[in-house]
Amino acid sequence: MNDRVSTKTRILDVAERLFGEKGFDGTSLRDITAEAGVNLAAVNYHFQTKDSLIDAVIERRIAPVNRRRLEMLEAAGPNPAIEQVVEAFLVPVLECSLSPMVALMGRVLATPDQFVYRVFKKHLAAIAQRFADAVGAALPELAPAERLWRLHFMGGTMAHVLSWSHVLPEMTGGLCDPSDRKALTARLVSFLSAGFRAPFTEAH
Amino acid sequence: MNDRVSTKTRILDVAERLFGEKGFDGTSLRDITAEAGVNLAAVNYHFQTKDSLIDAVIERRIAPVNRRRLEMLEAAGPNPAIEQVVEAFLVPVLECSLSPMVALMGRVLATPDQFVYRVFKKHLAAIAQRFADAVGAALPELAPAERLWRLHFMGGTMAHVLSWSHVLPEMTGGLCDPSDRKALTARLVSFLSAGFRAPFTEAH
DNA sequence: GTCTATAGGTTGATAGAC
DNA sequence: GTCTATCAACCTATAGAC
Repeated sequence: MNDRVSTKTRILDVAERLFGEKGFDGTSLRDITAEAGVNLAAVNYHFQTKDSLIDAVIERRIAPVNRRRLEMLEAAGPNPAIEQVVEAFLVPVLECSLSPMVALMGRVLATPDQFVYRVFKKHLAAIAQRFADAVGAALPELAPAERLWRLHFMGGTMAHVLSWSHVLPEMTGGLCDPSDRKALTARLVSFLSAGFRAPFTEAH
Repeated sequence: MNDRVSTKTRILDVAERLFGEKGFDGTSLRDITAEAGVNLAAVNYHFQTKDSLIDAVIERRIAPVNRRRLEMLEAAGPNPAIEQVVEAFLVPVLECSLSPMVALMGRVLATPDQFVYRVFKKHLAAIAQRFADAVGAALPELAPAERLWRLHFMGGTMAHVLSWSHVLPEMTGGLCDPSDRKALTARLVSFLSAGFRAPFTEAH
């Protein structure tokens, strides 16, 4: 067997992929251990519970992505263009090409359930304010609530793109190809930046 | 007991709500029958299998929404503004206020799994081409692939808004209130229409 | 149509040998 | 750290009485 990676890492890798493909409820610990070629009891030994495994799987990927996001935000300086803010949000995820992480991230964003939400919120809190501030710096005329709404819209667009990547070519008769990350990033930045710049006056 | 609604309808109603709240894998038939106050075997009698129940739950809501979408598209005439196309897509779902249907729709759009996708595609196929044509009529300079990408982006934005509605107020410290449907629709139409109008030139 | 009862399989988690 | 064996609970689905 390939013992160059530890049992713990093998579990994390397989769990990441299966959670992304079939969801958290749709993946059993047995699915994971079977594919990882490890014993069922190893999961409980290394991670105690399934919830705690989910937490570990998510944490391993979100933390570096958010670090990279803050780096890009900082590199954009105190007066960023909205395009730079959007890029700082998207690129750290999209640049991971077709790694299983992408499907996992999509799944996390598309699973508004109690537990997943709690894990997600823990990591979101660390960057949400920074992005809200950055949007405010780029578009100072945008009302605070509207900033948050549009950040939420951006998150949704990204989540959907990540989640449906693997079926989009078939859905569109091959017209849309999510594997071309450069083009996809350009499309998203153009669409979302225009959305952020859209006029909005509160209905009265 | 309240026998003004049939067992079959009670199952559909409760299933719709629980599927929306906890997902398809996360909801057992026992969860449904317990809350509906009906016998477990009634599900199999009326719907045969769980998958077939999921199908019925989704179909019941998607069909009228899509009918309404096509009506609005038709009412917009052969030369619609992009705002009218976006509204035709969003309003038939959003106008249902906080009904359980909203969470269900979000869940369907956020569950890219084999079975749910198959059900969803069946209903999507009937309107996707019409919306692609409508976007083409509103923005003829947009390349066909770009049209589909931006429709996909719009679907993601809507899915996310629907899915996270129930936690968004808590996530934003009360700044974002999804229950004000009029304002939410206006926000989405403004954001998305601007996105559709965004310039885009293929990277080379 | 609705019920009870149950089959037959899967789940997450643990105890205890090595 | 890794294994086998097992528990208790849960799952979907069905058979058969009423």
